[in-house]
Amino acid sequence: MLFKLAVDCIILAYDPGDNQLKVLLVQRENEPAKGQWALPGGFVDEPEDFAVTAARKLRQETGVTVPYLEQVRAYALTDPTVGQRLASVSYYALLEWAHYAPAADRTHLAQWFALPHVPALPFDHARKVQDAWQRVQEAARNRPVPFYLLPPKFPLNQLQRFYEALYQAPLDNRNFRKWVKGLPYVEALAELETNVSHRPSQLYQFKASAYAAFGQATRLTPY
Amino acid sequence: MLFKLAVDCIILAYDPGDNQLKVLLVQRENEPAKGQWALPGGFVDEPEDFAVTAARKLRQETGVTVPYLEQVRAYALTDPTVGQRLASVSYYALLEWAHYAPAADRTHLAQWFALPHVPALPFDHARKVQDAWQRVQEAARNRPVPFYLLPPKFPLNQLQRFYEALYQAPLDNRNFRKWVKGLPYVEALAELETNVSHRPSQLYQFKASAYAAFGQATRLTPY
DNA sequence: CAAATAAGCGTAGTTAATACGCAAACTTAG
DNA sequence: CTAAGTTTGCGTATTAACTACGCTTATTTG
Repeated sequence: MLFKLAVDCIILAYDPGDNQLKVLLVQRENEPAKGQWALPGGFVDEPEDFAVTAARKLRQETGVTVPYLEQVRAYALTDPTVGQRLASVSYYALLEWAHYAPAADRTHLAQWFALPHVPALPFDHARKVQDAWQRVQEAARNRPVPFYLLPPKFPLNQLQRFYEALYQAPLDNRNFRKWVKGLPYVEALAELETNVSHRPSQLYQFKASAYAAFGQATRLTPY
Repeated sequence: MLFKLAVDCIILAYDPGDNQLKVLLVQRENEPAKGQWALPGGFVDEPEDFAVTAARKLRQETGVTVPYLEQVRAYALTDPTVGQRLASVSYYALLEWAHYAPAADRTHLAQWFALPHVPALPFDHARKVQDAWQRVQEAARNRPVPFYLLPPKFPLNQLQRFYEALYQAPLDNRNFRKWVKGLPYVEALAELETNVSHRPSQLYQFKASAYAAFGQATRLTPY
């Protein structure tokens, strides 16, 4: 029994503009579900690892160049309109907001949607978004997920807002910054925010080397 | 591009005899790697969900009837001896030791191997075992994994040994039992162990209803 | 009956986590 | 140029979680 294999990408980015975690959806160009918002992806048509295929589809459809990509899981597609046996493997991608540059020559639309508010999606894409989101939440407990989603320099408040968006729960700013200050891999810079309508914040950055050294020993998730 | 799809099962059980977490391997009946120990599994040949296929293969090859089954992930098989495009989806199964009854009519051998000491495995099976084990370790932080692996009645020491085997780390018996006593879903029975060469332990059991009520609120992993 | 083994109860100390109060710095509105 | 609004940023006090041990008790085996 033979299968057509598809990859689906759940592309996530954190918008520092409105402090929301967002997922990138594209408007489908072909039937089924033509014209609807759906996850970017496509059939595996080259003899390569799924992750490679996912990265390529992603680049073609959205102009995003291979960021942090990790598999979520495989799904047996149970779409009744498809006669052929079909399976799909989904990947989540973590992308820095500023790095997104829509492909110029591409004909279909792509649009960001803030995370709890995705539109109705065809097939099992809604479930895939949920699964991916949950997987990222779990990953953030073992890996420095914000490294991939925040800009190189950021104020502490931005990091806090990111965690609040990821876990959909408010954090106490004082306890939060106490926690961050204890992290060896978050480094304060001698630089301030500008053009903000309040007291400007000091900027911080991630230090990958410090993370490699003792990051694993510290808690990766805030209070 | 079409794929043959295989499922692989990582069947795990906890042997109360020697307090070890073990994985069930079968001796391959067909080429490639005929005669070698490998994960049970096979090609998906029915239009059904992979989990269903996995449960069926598992029953046929090892006599194990569908226990707790969960997907680990999908792999693009990069075996050079296979001309055709091949992918596989692996599942881990949690099985109570006493429930394993080898299928009588089956021709190939199955054997348990204690977890860090699996033999050399063909294809990418060694990696699959590792991935599955890690996934179970993570799952145990969110789900009552020991429910599925321990006998209905057990002494506390057995639960402790299980966790030690799962995480490959020793636990302090006094702190461990303090922790367990705080769990609402582990219930003491008015019953003692017999025929042990030391002071007999009180027996305990899991209470699924109590777990459903407040299990999620408590820490699921010992100290 | 002594030795071995694990059960089982305890206490003390340390660190992690929670819950707040409040002053300081900057922008904008009037 | 002052007041209001907003966020930064440093603090303290309390509680709960975690760690590290000491020691007694019950049973089987030699």
